[in-house]
Parts: sequence; C-alpha cells; structure tokens
Amino acid sequence: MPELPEVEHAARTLRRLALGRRVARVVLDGRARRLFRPDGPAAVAAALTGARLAAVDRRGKQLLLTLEGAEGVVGLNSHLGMTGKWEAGPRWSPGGTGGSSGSGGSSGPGAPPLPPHVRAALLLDDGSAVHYDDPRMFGRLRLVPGARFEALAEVAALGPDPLHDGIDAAALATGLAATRRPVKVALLDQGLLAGVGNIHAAEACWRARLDPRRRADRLSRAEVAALARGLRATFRFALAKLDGPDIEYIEAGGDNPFHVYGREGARCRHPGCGGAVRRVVQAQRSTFYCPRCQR
DNA sequence: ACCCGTGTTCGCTG
DNA sequence: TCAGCGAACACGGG
Repeated sequence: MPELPEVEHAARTLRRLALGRRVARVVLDGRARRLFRPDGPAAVAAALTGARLAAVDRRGKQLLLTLEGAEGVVGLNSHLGMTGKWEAGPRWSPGGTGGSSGSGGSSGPGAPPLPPHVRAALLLDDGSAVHYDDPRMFGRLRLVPGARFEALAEVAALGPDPLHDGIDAAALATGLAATRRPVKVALLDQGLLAGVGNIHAAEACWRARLDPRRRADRLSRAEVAALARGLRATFRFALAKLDGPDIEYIEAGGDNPFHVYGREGARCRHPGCGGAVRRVVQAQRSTFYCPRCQR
C-alpha cells in the first residue's frame, strides 16, 4: 500500500473513522510479533486501551497517532511496510464477558477472532472498529512515549515532506548532487524527499522525460526542475485517484492507473512517442521507463 | 514450481 | 569513514 499518496489516504481514513473516539478494546494478532517491535503486543494493547485518538499526522510514509490515555499522552507510530492498510472493521458489541484485551494482546476469551491478515483491531467506544491489515508484516506499530515523534530516528532522518513543505527544486538539486547513484535510486532515499517510493520515482522520471539510470549528480538544473514538477504531478494524480471512486489501484483486478509502472511492453503515453515501455532492475527494484523519450 | 512485489534494515566491501 | 550494494524479512498472487 505505501507511498506518500496511500499513506496520506490512510491518515484521512483514520481521521474519518476514529478521530476523537475512545479505544474500548484492542485485539492483536499475537503471532505477529515482529510488527510490534520493540514493545511487543501486550504493551501496545495496554497502552492503547482506554485512550482517545486525539490526532493523526503523517511525515513521509510514517503515520503518527496521538492518543490521550489515563496515563497521559502516548504516540503510536504506524508504518505500512509493503502491504499494510487501515480500514473499517465490522461493528462489535461490548456485551460479552469483558474478555480482556490485555492478556498479551492476543485474542483472549470472548475476543472476536481476527480475519486473515488483520494484525490489529481497535474496537471503538461507539461500536465501530478499525483494522490494521498487513499480510507480509513488513509494517510496524510501535509506541512513542509522550508522542515525542521527533525522538524516533526514522522520523528525524526524514527529508522535507512534499505535502507539508512542498518540493523545492533547488533543495532537490543540492541533494541529488551529493550522490553518484542513478537518479531513480536516489529518489528512494527518504532523507532526500520523504514519501517517494518505487512507483512514483519511476513515474516522476517519466513525466520529466528523464532516463532513470542517469547519474543523480550529473543532472542539469532544468532537468531537476522538470523532475520536481514530475514528482508534484504524480503525487497529485495519485491523491486525486484515491479521493475518487475507483480506489482499486493496481491490485484486485483494478486497472493500472500509472503511466510506466507495471506497463512493460506497452506503448509510451507521451503524445507522439510510441516507444515501448521497458523494465530494468536497479538496486534490486524494478524500474519502468520509455527508452525512446526518457533521456 | 518459479518469479514477482507500493519498504526498510543490516552487514559487508572497496 | 562511508557510500553503495546485496541479502534478508514474510507471504500471497500470477
């Protein structure tokens, strides 16, 4: 799920579903231990239970939740990894035996069973629920005491956020000039610009008509400016898609909404180009581009 | 069975 | 000293 547009979408989803609500119960997949590093499922469940969701923020691909509990303010840092998503869960009834959410966070007596791949269920005080779904478990849910997110190394290391700070071409040029790596690989560095991932790095290069294999430190100012525009455009495009009715994206049989990503062999969509999209591998990741118009 | 995958971290190397 | 590279993580889908 995760590049900046989808993480932003996740933040909006969480605000819509849960902002201002109290977490009445927490049910966690106790086997998904790596997801709850370093606190462990039990500590996460204990910290969240009874707390009210006061804020949902995002920096790059990092989701930053602020909760107010009996013990004071606690932060929850959610990273979606490769396949994480937040979604509405089924309604629930408090009734039951009060079968605690506390005992290790795993589903105890009376706890509703979690659907496959749902690693965490937050049961809210109005009978609604939100689920964190993550089949591959590359994501992370960790506590941040006092919601002091700046104390997290992964947050402190982030570069400017495209939505909060904008994309400054001069700053981008400075960052790119500092590395000899290929430009598409350089764009994946979260310290350069927070939130760029494999899809949008390739899409931005395509929009800038820039060969993704070019050395980052050898781009002209005009090329970096075009890249900055390409990044703004591809993020804007994806966010509009996510706001729209067809959220299916690339999975679940949904149409591929991208211009080069996942389109190996297809025709380049730049007017009058007609080149064939090619796939190469850079830094162990697929890169898609049009050899004809991307120079 | 085999290959691929929207991300990140870690250890090694030159 | 450190930029850059490749393996590893874990699981489902084509």
